[in-house]
Amino acid sequence: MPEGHTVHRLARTLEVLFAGRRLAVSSPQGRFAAGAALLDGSVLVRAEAWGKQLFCGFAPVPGDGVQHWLRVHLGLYGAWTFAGEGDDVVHAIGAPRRRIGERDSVPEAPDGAVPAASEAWEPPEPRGAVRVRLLADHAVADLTGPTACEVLTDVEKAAVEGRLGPDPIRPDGGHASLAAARDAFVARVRRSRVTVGQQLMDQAVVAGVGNIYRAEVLFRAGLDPLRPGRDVPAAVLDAIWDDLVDLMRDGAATGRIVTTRPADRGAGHDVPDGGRRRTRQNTDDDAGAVPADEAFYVYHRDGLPCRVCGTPVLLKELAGRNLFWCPACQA
DNA sequence: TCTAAATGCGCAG
DNA sequence: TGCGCCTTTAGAT
Repeated sequence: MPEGHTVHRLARTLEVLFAGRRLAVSSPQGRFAAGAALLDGSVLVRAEAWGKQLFCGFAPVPGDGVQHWLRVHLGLYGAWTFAGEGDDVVHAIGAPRRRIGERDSVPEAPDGAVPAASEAWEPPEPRGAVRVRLLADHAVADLTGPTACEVLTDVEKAAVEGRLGPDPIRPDGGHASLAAARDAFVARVRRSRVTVGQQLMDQAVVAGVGNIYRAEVLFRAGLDPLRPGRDVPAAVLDAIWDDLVDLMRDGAATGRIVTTRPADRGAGHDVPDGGRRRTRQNTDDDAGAVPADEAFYVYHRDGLPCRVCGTPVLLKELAGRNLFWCPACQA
């Protein structure tokens, strides 16, 4: 379920928690036992994201170069959960999940007894099918349900990156500059007659865009998803890239995807009585967050009136994924 | 208790 | 184009 913004957030969280620390790496579920054995006891040097790919670099000694990369791709429903000393560490990133620490809080000591002086933080038991557990003295990260989880060399990592298009969240888009990244994106889309809707989901065209950003950015551009790439004016694609940079960086900063402009939210646009909320984000409970029902223009809004013109939003399966769009605004 | 769905992708034909 | 895979959860039975 996560798109690129989630993976960038994860990389940052993993760095903050673990960079420079020697980790116990295990596979409680067992399916990653061999890879975990390779990494166990080494130091996490850094974590980085390119699109939806997450790379954690491990060295045998602090300060040394990276010896192994852990590559993780969350796929449709992979997720990391974190727990540790202090509540600020306890949260989940990826597919929205119950927080790992919630059931494992330390019970109140009876009669106001002072906790034992030697009481150290203890990691909670793994919950569910945990493929990888990264454990330090003060915190733990558990990974469930990834579509990819493997140990790579530098060369293998470079090969993976070589297949990816520019990433709007990376400072330079993964190219010489952000401008060069935009040019690469525009040229790539315009050299094919494959529909823009399909190309936006192609990680070789642009890395990190998923089904939500695809639908929403096309709506905001007023562009028909079924238009062949080569027929889209370069200026429109320039604007789409710039919009992705804004939207996805905001998503990485806040942890949720919000694409509606304030004027298009609220009264008259809400899900009608009986309508169920279909999209959840990890930060739905946060105070001040834009309500989930108001965060999107078209994603999961098929059959509902377009927020801008009132025309019912359409749904069509395209290349195995659900495509949502307004046939009037995106003509 | 069962089933469908989910923000993804690689492979076969 | 369609299928399989990875896992959890909400909603139906």
